[in-house]
Amino acid sequence: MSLLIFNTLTGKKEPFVPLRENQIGMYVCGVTAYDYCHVGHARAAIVFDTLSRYFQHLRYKVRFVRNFTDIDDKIINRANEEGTDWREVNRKYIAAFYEDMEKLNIAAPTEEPKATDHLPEMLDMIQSLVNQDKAYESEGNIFYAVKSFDGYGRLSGKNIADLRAGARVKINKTKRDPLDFALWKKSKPGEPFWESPWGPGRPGWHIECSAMSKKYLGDTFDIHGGGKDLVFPHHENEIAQSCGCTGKQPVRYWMHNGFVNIDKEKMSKSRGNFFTIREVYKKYHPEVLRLFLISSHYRSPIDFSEKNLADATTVLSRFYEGLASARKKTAQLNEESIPNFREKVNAHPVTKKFETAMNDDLNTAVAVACMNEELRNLNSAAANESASSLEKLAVATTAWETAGKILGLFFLTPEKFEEELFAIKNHSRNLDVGKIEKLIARRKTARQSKNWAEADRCRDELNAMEVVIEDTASGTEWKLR
RNA sequence: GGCACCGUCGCCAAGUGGUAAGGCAGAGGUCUGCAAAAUCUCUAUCGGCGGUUCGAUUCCGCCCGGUGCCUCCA
Repeated sequence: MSLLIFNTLTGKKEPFVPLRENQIGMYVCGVTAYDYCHVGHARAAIVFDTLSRYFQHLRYKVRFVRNFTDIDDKIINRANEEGTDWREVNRKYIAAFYEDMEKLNIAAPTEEPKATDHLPEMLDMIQSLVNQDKAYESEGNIFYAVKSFDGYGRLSGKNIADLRAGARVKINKTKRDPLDFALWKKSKPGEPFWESPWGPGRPGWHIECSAMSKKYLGDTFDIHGGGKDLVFPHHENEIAQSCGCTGKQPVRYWMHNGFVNIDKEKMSKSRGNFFTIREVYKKYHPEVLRLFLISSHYRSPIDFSEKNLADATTVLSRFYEGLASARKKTAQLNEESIPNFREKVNAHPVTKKFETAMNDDLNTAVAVACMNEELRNLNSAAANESASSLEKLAVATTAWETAGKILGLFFLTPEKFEEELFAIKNHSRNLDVGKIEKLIARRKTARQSKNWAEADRCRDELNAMEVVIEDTASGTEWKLR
C-alpha cells in the first residue's frame, strides 16, 4: 500500500518515491499580494496543507516552501489606485492573507520567501541563461528564448506549433518569438526598480519560483504544486528556466488542484465572480469552508454554493457533536490506561480505510466518507451503556479524530466550535439569549408539573426563533437551526 | 482554430471490466410525555448511439451538452 500521486507531467498516477528517504521537498505557488484572497486561493492552500499533513502522518520530514509574489504589475497598479507605496500594498494584503489562512487552520510552511528578497538569486539565473544564449536582451528587457528549450510544452501537453500566439494578447514586437517570456523587465519611469547588468528593472513573474525553489530545495526536488491555472505558462516557463539553467529536471511530481466554480464557471478576479474568504466567514465557519473544499477530489472542479456550504455545516456539526459525546463517554480513560493504545489506533479499521483513501492520490472525498461511516459506529457505541466497550470506543475515537486532524479538521474544541458557530448564525439574527433561557426555564417548570400544553407552547415559541431544544440526561440544551 | 477535461440518485459527491461509497434532502421504525439528537430501514443501472468483450457505468468511436487552457489568475 503506497502513496500514488497524479503527476501533471505524465498525466498518470505514479507511486510516490521521494528523492531522499524520509524527507520531502515541496514548493507551492502562493499568492500575489495585491488583493484579498478568494475561495480559489483557499482551495489551493487547503489541498497542499492537507498533503503536507498527510506526509507528516506518514512520518516524512517535510520542507515546505510557499512564496509571496511581492512585485508585479498588479501590485504597482493597486498602489497607484490606493495612492500608496507598493510595499504598503504588500504589507496590507500579506497581513490579510495570514488572517484568512490561520482561520482555515493552514499550518505555517517551513519557508515563505518573497521575490524581492531574492534579487541576487534571480539575477544569477538570468545571467546564466544569457551566458548560455538561452535568453537575450531587447531594449533593456531580457527574454527567454523558448525555442532554445526543446522540452517546452511538455508539462501542459502543448505543441508549440499549435499555440496561437497573439490570439488573445497583442504580440510584443520586442520579442524574437511571440512565445518568449520576460525574465527581466525594464522599469518605466516612476516604477520600483533594481539595478542589473542590463539596467534598472524588475524580475519577470516566473523567475522568482525557479530561483527560490532552487535556493531552498535544490536543483531537483519532489513536489511542486499550485492551481491548474498555473500549468501554462507559469510552470511551463519555470521548467524551461530551471532546466535551462541547471540542465536538470527541477521537479519530480507536479500537482495541480482544480478550480472553484460558481455556476459551473471558474471563479476568478477577471470575471468578477469571486467571493473573498473573509466574505464567506461572515456566514459560514472557516472550518466548514475547509470541510466543503475537501469533500471533493482535489483535481475536480468544485461548485461553490450556499447549499453546499449549508450541507457542510450540518456535517461538521455532527462531527463535533459526535466527537464531544464519544469523548464524554470515555473521559475516565486515558492513553496510559489502555495497553498498546497507539498501536491499536494505528491498526484500527478507520485508520486503515482513511490511509487507503489518502494513498490514492489524496482522495479526501473518500476519506470524509470513511469518517461519516465511522461516526455512526462511534455514536452507537457512545450511546451504549456497556463499560466493556469503552476501551474500544476510546481507541476508535482517537483513530477517528486523528484522521480528521490530518484533514485539518478538529482544530477547535467542540465547545469552542459550537460557540463560534452560534456567533456566526446569530450574527444576522441577534437573538435575545436571556429570553431564550427564560423560555427554557418556563418549559422546565411546566414539564415538572406535567403541563405538556404549556411546555409545548414554550417550545413552539423557541422554534419560531429557530432555536432547537434537546432534552438530555443532564438538562435541556439548545442551539440555532 | 489547437489542446485537455467533465456529464453518476431531487441536490452534492466517490468509484470499478462482473451489475454503483458517503453526505444533504425525503419516507418509515426505535427512543421520547411530545419533540430534538442518536440509531435502524428504504430510495439510482451511471448523457445518447454504436463497437470491443462471456460481461461496460468503467475500454474504443461518434454524437449531444458543459467547462478549462492557449493573456494575468490558486
